Amino acid sequence: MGRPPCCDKANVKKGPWTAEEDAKLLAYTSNHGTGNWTSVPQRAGLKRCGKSCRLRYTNYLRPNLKHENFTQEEEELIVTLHAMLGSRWSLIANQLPGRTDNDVKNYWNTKLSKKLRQRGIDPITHRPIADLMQSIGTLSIRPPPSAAGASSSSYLPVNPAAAPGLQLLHDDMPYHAALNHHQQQQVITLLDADAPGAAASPDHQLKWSDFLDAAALEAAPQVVLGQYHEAAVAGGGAHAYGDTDSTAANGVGGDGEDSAASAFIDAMLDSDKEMGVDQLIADLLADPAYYYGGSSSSSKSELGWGC
DNA sequence: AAATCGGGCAACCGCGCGCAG
DNA sequence: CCTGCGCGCGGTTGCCCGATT
Repeated sequence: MGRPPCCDKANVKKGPWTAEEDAKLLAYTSNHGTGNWTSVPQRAGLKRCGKSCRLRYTNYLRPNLKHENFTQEEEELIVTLHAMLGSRWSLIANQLPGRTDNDVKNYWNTKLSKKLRQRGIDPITHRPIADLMQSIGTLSIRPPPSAAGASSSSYLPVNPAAAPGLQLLHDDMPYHAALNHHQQQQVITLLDADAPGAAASPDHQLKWSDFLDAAALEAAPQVVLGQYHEAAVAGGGAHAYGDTDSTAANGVGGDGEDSAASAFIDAMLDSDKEMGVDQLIADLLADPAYYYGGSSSSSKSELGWGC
């Protein structure tokens, strides 16, 4: 037995919303707020599932939503965060004021992933496809499990230097997996818009080393460092993402988003300066092999992010 | 001009998590 | 501790519309 349906599907309307339904939902939410979505359809006079109402509101009717095209800065931030977090769309969307997780997800699936592929970057691992193909080639020379007489975990050599071919397998982990669970949780905590000010707290000073350990740096340092840097400096830095009117009505998608985003990136920039990482990033950006991990002469400026 | 194709986006579905009783 | 419920998330679907043949 699965979970019971959240509403009587026989008496629930589905499909596109009409202007009249939008008006009813908007009128209700502006008067009563958005608590208890299951009761909203009845109270608002809508023959819709509560879930459908919530989705319609959060993705379309919510105040301060942006409906224009994504900017280059937004694109770069999405790519950067996706490299760190994978498909955690809600977390990524929290760093883009006025954007919803659905927006970001759709934009990634329809535009950004294709754009990355066109540039020779695998959108899942954020690594050059050429490198991945080369790694696949090494699979054929991998010794059978029985040869090592051990479990699957023993595929990874104890001493990578002793078996460089196998080290490639290790490097083929999806890039966001290169951040271990603890590191991802740290990033997630700092990105969490429900905890405004957390990133700015002295107890939560972020350092690159907190989530970019030696293994991660070895795996694909230029991708995240370089993209983050460009996203942060573009348009005058982090404030480029925090300049929208944050007086959201009803407390939904509230003021914490902008401040959390700005505080997060500001904390990173401050830490960069402390550690001299900004100089490292500048060096990386100056390197023509940047982003392609040295396997190509293309520079970031040639990636053609602009449409 | 009509038919077909493909991209983009809104909406739906199912699952996991957190919380209250 | 267990159970039920509501919410939020990520994946997927299906429709609409413009481009192409």
